[in-house]
Amino acid sequence: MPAVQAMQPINRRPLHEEVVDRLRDLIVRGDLASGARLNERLLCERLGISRTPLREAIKLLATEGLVELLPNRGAVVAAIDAARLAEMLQVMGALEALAGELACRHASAARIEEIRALHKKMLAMHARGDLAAYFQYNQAIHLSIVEASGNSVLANMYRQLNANVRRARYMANFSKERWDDAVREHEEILDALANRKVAALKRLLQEHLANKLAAVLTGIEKAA
Amino acid sequence: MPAVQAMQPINRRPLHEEVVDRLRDLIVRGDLASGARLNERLLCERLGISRTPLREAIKLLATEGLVELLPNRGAVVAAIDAARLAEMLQVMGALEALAGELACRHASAARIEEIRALHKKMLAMHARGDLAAYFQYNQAIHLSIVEASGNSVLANMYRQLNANVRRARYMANFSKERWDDAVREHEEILDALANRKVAALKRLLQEHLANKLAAVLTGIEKAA
DNA sequence: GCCGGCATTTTTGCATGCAAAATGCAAAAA
DNA sequence: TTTTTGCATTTTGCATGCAAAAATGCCGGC
Repeated sequence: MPAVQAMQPINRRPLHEEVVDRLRDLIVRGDLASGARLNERLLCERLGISRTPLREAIKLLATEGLVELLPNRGAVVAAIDAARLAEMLQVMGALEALAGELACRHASAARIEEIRALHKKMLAMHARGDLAAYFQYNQAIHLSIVEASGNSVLANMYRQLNANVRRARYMANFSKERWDDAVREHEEILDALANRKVAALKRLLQEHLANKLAAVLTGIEKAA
Repeated sequence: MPAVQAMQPINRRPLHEEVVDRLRDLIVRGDLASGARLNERLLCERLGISRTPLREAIKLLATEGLVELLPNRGAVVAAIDAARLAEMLQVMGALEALAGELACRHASAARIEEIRALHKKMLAMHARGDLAAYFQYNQAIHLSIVEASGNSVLANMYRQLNANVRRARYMANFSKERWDDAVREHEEILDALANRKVAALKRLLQEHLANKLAAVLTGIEKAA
């Protein structure tokens, strides 16, 4: 009997889940642009599946806010208007603040060290001017903090909002000054977390997001 | 041409949406108990629809956390364990606090009057000892505050969590003392809102939810 | 009498079919 | 020329069909 392979049961994920992830990625990365129609036949061909799982996936993404359902007229990739983006970031702020508080209280030292490691790598990317890699680590840090909260409901909601906001980020490549500021803010955030300063961490996370909002909004206005 | 009627276009809701609402209601009200299997054939017959819209609806409710999908083995009504409930209420606390803050800042005086009217009706139900009606108005008040925030993303997330939490409430009928306390808390909440005391309102809303959590948890433990 | 394996039945997952709604287009009317 | 209207095509919404997986029950063996 082959050793390792046979031991972990083959759990084929349901097709519709696969499709959801695939579509979400296409949308978040901008391959499917805002406003683009989701033609069922076309996507079926592209993904090599039938309409049933695709339709299930589309409806799911609609609840996440990534696509908009037009009764009897299919679905389009949801537009990111500035107002909605502001609303989302506001909510993310509240969620991150809560996550920070919980993480401060409950996260293990090891966990915080992991986050610090991510932070260091992020700094390296900043120094090197590698924006894409920087974003990766940036994302990872924020997600880690949220996960360190130990509240899975919170983590799920955050991830959902994050997917929406990331789309905007791809459009809004912000300025060097904002980048430097963001790095400084991260420095302070990590510091507050490591020293378990709850109130400071909450404030810093909220400010960080508020600043991001401002940056992304100006970016979007330029694009529009 | 008939005057008013013809002007507003008939927009038939898609069947799957109807089914989602219907199922959610069945679950929230407890007609479909925790852990109950959702047999497709049975539900199709009961609702008089085919499997496709039903399946779409079930997948949607899964993202809301009301049902759990077991690959190749269908779906069951998600169990409400105390830990998860605590997580949800924690998140609701953060969301309500944000909602309160925004409502304080932006809600019109008329809006606040509406909430006060609901509050008065709620008091009447409390005085009369009509728990069911009291809950109705209680819900309406919290939802109104959330909507008065003007942040629709926030409102949607709150509604989703609320549906989950309400299920627990149906099981956990709490004590008279807790009821009286809750009413007092509401009195203070309304006062803070009416006088635009942001910090106080945030604190009150969070405390109110924390107290609710405690009450519901003891209720659940009794039931289990 | 109880457990395990095999066959049957049920149920799910996905594909496809069909009718209704929407869209596009072209011809007719203004 | 512009607008309108009818027709053909496309696309969606829902129903149903089919195969694979899981559940159920039956029977023989221990």
